[in-house]
Amino acid sequence: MRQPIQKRARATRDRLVEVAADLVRRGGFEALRVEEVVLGAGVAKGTFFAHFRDKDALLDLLIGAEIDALLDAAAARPAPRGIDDLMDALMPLVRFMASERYAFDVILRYSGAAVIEEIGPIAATFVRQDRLVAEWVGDGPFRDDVPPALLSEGVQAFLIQTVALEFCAAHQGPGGIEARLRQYLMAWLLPAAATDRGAG
Amino acid sequence: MRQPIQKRARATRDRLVEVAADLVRRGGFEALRVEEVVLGAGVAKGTFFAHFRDKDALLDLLIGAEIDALLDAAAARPAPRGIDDLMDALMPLVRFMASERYAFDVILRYSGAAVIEEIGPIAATFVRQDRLVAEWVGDGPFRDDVPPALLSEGVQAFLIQTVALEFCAAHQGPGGIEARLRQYLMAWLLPAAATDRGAG
Amino acid sequence: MRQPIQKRARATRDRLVEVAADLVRRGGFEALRVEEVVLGAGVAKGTFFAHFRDKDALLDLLIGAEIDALLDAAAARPAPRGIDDLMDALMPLVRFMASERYAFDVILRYSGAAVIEEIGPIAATFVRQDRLVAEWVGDGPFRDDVPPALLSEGVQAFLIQTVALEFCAAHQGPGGIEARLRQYLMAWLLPAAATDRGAG
Amino acid sequence: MRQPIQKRARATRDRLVEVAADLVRRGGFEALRVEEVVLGAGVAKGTFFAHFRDKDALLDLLIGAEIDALLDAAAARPAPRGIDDLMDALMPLVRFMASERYAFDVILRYSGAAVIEEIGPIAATFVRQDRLVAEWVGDGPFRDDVPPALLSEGVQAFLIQTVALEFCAAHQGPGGIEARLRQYLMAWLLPAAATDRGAG
DNA sequence: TATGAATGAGCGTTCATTCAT
DNA sequence: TATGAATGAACGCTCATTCAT
Repeated sequence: MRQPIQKRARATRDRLVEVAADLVRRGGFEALRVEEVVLGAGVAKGTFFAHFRDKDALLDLLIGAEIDALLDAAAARPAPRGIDDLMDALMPLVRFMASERYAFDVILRYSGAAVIEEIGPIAATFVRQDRLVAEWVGDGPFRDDVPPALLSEGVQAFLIQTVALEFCAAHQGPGGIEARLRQYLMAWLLPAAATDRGAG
Repeated sequence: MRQPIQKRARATRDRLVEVAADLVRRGGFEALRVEEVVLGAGVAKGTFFAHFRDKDALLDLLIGAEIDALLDAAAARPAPRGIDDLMDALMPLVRFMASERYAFDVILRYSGAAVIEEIGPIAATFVRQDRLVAEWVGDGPFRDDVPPALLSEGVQAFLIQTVALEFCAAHQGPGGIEARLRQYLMAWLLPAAATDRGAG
Repeated sequence: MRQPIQKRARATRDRLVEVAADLVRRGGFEALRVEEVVLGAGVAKGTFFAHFRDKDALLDLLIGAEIDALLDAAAARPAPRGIDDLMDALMPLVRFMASERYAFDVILRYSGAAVIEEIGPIAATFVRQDRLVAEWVGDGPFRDDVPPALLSEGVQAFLIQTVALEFCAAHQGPGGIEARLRQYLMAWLLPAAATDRGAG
Repeated sequence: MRQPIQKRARATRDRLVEVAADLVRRGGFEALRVEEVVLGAGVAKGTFFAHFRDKDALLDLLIGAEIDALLDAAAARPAPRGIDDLMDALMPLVRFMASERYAFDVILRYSGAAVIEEIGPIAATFVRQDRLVAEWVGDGPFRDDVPPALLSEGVQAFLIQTVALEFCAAHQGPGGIEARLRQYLMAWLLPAAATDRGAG
């Protein structure tokens, strides 16, 4: 007698996520309202909170899933053999984070697993990305005077910086997002000698 | 005949800011209530909104002023002659940003002049800091294979990353905030050869 | 399982209306404050707005109910057999409308279902009154050279006019409200021949 | 030394009225803001209230002037020799009153000189109109079983009723405003025998 | 699990009006 | 007369979250 009930619960939860994802597709993350989600899913408001601790948990889930999909694609690629490869692998992620200010704020807030409690979906993607990049920069034509783990953390810092400046009126330089990220990665990842050539 | 009247307005505004700063000192930024501010300043609520677009505008101002004061102190120092000097100059800033999660969120949100309209106080401090650091790393024992402006942007990225990870449950490493920032700055700012020695 | 919950909502709504009606009884319509209503009903402010679009919706309801009660009494009477009967039937209504300037303003504003959306309580009473009077003047000693529906609309026009002039400094004639209304109704409703006698 | 000062004051007042009239032309009466008026006139807010007791005094003035102009036109006509003539004379007035719900509300509120104090511009136009119509219906093919003064008051009542129903969702009949008013006037003003013919 | 009414604290807003200068 | 900062009292609203059923 337990299976069918859990099956129903699962279905309800899936429907909620589905509806929410759809609403986000239409109106972005910021405009997402619990009210509309439950309306669309045909359940009561209380039901929503039986499935998600709070609204942010849903947001975390949705955004986490989105990033995970992008990481899947990145992970499927061969290890980058240079800055260009790396850029190709990371830009989809950057573009997603830069797609909506509100989403970026959520990402920043949850990227660090929020002091609060256990690690959530978004935070998990940051860990995953961290490991993936560390692996990549561990060999290849990248600087080796610094541990890959540190390099990877730096890459993350520059990704954030890139997106942050994209949202910044005072920093709308030529070349946009992509040029800025490349600049950072070259300065951060390439051996000193290579940088000169790269920047030249 | 116009001066005295504007002087009064100025006084009112100052009083509002003063009271707000005091309330923040006691209870932090998150607990700040417009109601309490106007109560403390002895003015009507309407007056508050005649001086500040909204509560966030006040927050922007308060936090901006705080950062500005820290930058004043930093700017008063002689140009740093090494990572340690630089750390000494920047740590107060980092500590302030790490002092309250809510304030950090506000800082992140407003650091980019919020695409929206003109540059606000917090955003202005980011610009100022950017220039200051660019000046510093322009000479001294720092890497010179990369333009100072770019170096400075990277420093900012690492400051943010440092604070963000400080709020992160999964990243509470030994040495804390300070060790992490030093690590980043060494890897980012020192000439490749020096890094080895520095890290050693 | 849905009934008991809706019953609670109904009870809450009733309580709000009850409290509001009581407050009006004490202090009039103009002095009614949403704050006091929710305080008196022991509910949160949000609850008020979950039940009424805005304060005016409540006012509409209260005044509509009041008028409806007066119409109930009027409808319970036998069809008037002359101007005096009609006066007796209508004066309570006139007195209510003349009792508070503010209420009269609300009545005027809402009497026309405010083009906007669906018909509200006050507007509904105007329709009801219209039909009732049309029935009455359809037979009896009233003029029959004009359709009852038109006669009824005219009666409404004169009711309004009577109350409006009551609030008018320049029209405080002898006999007051009642004399004025009688004059109008006689001139409007009686066959020409009868008018002469009536006015004489 | 007094003349020039009064001249200046007069000019200021005129400018305020001018600007206000212009703003109304653009955005209607409801959207009129004292703020915009003083801005447009280039004076301080306080100056406005040195010239007008309150905002409603200005509204009263503006609307009163508008109606007065319409009455000028009506008064310039020869005495109407029938319902059609009368309609032609009155319809501009009706159309103005029906042009904006908010203006109509103001008119209703002030038509009766508001219990408050002395008679204002709008109320004055009602008196003027009352006299004008009384003169008109005093002779000509109108009923004479009722004093012209009473007839005139009735005409006013029907004008109001006509406009009120125009704003009413439930009463959007065929023929619109004009048909309704004609119907009322025929039933009210024509001798009983004539009504039949008139309606035929 | 599901329901859905109720919560609730506070922000933003409004804007005509006042009053000290 | 003119100035313009300040007033002030509500209203509207928000909307995630809770809880009794």
